[in-house]
Amino acid sequence: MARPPCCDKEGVKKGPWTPEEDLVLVSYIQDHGPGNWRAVPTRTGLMRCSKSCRLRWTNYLRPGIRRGNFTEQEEKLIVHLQALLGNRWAAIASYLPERTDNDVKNYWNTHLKRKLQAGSGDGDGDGAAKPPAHRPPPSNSKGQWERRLQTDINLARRALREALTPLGDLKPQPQPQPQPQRDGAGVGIVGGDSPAASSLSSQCSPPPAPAALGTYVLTADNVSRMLDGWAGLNWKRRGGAPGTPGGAETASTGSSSEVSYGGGTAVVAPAAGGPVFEYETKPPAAPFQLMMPLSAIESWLFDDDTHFHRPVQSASLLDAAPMDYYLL
DNA sequence: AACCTCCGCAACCGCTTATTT
DNA sequence: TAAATAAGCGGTTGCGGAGGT
Repeated sequence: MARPPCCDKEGVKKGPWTPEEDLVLVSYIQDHGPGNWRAVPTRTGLMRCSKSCRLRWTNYLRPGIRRGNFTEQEEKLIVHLQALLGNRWAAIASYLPERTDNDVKNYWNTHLKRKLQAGSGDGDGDGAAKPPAHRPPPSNSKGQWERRLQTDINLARRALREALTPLGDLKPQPQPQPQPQRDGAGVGIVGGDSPAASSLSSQCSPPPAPAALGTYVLTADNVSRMLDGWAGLNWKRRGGAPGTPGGAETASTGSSSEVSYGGGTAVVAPAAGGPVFEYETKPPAAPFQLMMPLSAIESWLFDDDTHFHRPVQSASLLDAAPMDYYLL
């Protein structure tokens, strides 16, 4: 089938986003929620293609994103998941709350891969650099490969469990009650590679304050604060040139997220009144230590076979492995 | 201080998959 | 059922900062 260009090549702006563009996009998403990206450029007047808008939102503007400073546990998790899943960054990122696939991918390419290569002569310290046993051949569609993985989930779980076992004295622990909220209005923005992953990631996060759970409100007040930040003129691109946000660092306080732009801060917070939408499956983060994700995964791993064969109806952690549906 | 090289990351590109008509 | 379209994903690139000489 003929595929039209995703967007007009003429008149489409490229390159770094400006604060103004960010504001326009955030404001639009505040009103309409993420999705229908095709309509975003026309409705907002942004001279960007829909893809660019989506990417900007998912990788940068979306609340709940944490940037930089990967913890050791995150590193290990990425390494092991990469060994298990291959370069399926969206799937891997879905196990890391607050991390985008782009972030994970970049971190892998710039840090972890090199570290692994340095760590062992063959460039394969713990096997992560090898093509994973379950990695689909390029010609396979993702669906096909998912099914393969599903049929082989026992092996996969065992591999992951073994991979994670050396992580230390972490022990399986009871999981918080599952959160029914799963997709929200902003469905499938990030890491939607499998419902499993999304669900697990939500399970992995500390339970936020109920009012904040998956809720994102950008009030007019907040927008003005954001503008204040942008107007500061001292903003840098990761401490550098003006013109682009220095990184919309998000830090959650449990009931709100702060999106920092240089010197300014826009608070993305639940608020009474005003549009509200659930932005996606990854809830805002609590002060981040990545304790829950590992615990959840471990719990899932150690819980192991007891849940096979069981019809999965709830949003429990087991939903994280819809493969269970297919297990014999 | 100037230049060069390396590194990190945001964004783009092209392909695949999912959904709609 | 097929075509058209939208969305998602992963690989790659280019820019700007940091550090070294």
